[in-house]
Amino acid sequence: MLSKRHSDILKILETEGTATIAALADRLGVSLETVRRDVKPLTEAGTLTRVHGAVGLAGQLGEAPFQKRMRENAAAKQVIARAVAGMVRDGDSLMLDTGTTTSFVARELTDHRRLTVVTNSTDIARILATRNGNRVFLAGGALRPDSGAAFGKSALDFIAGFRVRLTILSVGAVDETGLMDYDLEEAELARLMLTRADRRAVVTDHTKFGRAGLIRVAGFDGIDALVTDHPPPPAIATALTAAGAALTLPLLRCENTPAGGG
Amino acid sequence: MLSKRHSDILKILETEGTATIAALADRLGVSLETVRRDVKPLTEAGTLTRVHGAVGLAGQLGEAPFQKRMRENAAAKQVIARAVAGMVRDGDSLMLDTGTTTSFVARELTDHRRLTVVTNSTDIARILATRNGNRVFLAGGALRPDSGAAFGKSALDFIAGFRVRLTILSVGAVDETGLMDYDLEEAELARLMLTRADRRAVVTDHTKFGRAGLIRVAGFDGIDALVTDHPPPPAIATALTAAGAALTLPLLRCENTPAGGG
DNA sequence: GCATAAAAATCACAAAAAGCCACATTGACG
DNA sequence: CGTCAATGTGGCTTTTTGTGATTTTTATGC
Repeated sequence: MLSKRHSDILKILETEGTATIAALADRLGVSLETVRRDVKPLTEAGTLTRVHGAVGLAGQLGEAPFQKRMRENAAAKQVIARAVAGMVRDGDSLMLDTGTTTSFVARELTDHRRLTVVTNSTDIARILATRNGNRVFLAGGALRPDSGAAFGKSALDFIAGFRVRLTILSVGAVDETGLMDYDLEEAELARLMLTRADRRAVVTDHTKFGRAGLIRVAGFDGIDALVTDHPPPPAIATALTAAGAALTLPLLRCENTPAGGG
Repeated sequence: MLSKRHSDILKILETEGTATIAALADRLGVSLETVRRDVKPLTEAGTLTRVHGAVGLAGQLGEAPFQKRMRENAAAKQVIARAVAGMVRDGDSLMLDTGTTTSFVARELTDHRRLTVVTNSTDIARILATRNGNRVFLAGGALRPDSGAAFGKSALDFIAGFRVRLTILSVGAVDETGLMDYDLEEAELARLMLTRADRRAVVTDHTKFGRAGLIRVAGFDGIDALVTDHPPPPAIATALTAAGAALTLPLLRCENTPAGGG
């Protein structure tokens, strides 16, 4: 029989990759034995793999540099992602570019319904495509080995065919002149996505402030919101205000995070 | 008959996703039994999914249909997948279509290196894209909610631009006249993939034998190998032999299955 | 290499929760 | 007043969960 916890466990593992039995028991508020019992049929069916003390999604144990980057500063990214998810309504149309933070955003959007999502990230597409009546449009092509996303002309052409209410971008660096990136194709795609939406939000953790980006993506004009975890340096804050962009600083509160990750 | 409480329950679940019977009873100010009675016709109609202790909207609770199909007959599919993986060498070029069995194949290919993979399945792409120096070409477009794969003209055009050594197909049904499918677009894509490879392998578990498929994909001519878990009915075996296709039956007991005539 | 301790998994059994059925009560309506 | 549908209640069954004893696995010391 399938219990509600089964889907809860799958959902947790989808975002975390792996978890110990003890951690799952703690998070779900049940005993170790109960988690073991829940996990058993899922491992037998091959959905989950088990190692002594922990479980993980079958196809995902020991993976990719991208997954590794997902773990860096994960708590901050998740808080940022949750804040952005709060800007999205059921039935909304979105564009998301490739990035660890936008992947977190996708994970925070798993409870939304009837979303229309346009992206070039297979990670984001995979998370949202089979859920809650969402429609997902994925730009195909040659996938980058690091991120599993498609770039290049065909991706640009594909994205150009859509118009959405909200574009959510991650960036490689932010200085007082605007948004910067390290990769030409990523920057081109980001620029395009900015033109294809009514509203534009940028997600970035504080480590990106003041970095020296290589390629300019855009200024702050036309950016509606910058969502981040720590207040930016004064120069950037001033530039944001001057451009009329809202600065969203979600509070890192521990009591109200059901996921518990911090 | 639809009572007011029915719509109330639906409304609550629309925002909450899932709820326990007790919570609903409490919120609606009626007894547990009444809620159970209300919920019953809705689950029977398929609007709601019910598990011990809770109800949820049909899509919200439980696993995605694709995941569910991945669990059905998983052991057999994995054995089949391992056998097919044995037909693939490092550096090979492959096409894989969307299907639970081909997704298993992708998982069995995670130790191969420098593969060139062309597919329309985001699941397969995700597994192989960020690994071992593989190159993955993914057909984009609107993703099917059930499988997370792209179909349609743009996918066909994309696939048509490649030529590989080996195409690995899953099919919906096999009868003595050849390979069948239930979906027109899937069948069209499969047909195309068959023309874009030097060699062609078909993976299928024994439950597909003798099923009544809707759309014809291809005959056995030109199929180099059919990999399955149980011997097919005589009529199909005869047709295979007549067409010169090899039949690969990996042994379920063996840990290390031989590549078998591939 | 083997013994030992610690962590984790498994098993069996009792308690709790949830579900189900039959029957009584209520209230609307002709 | 009788009928009928809807709801609540109590008894009973089924499922699920937690606990503690026991076994297995993993790590560690000699």
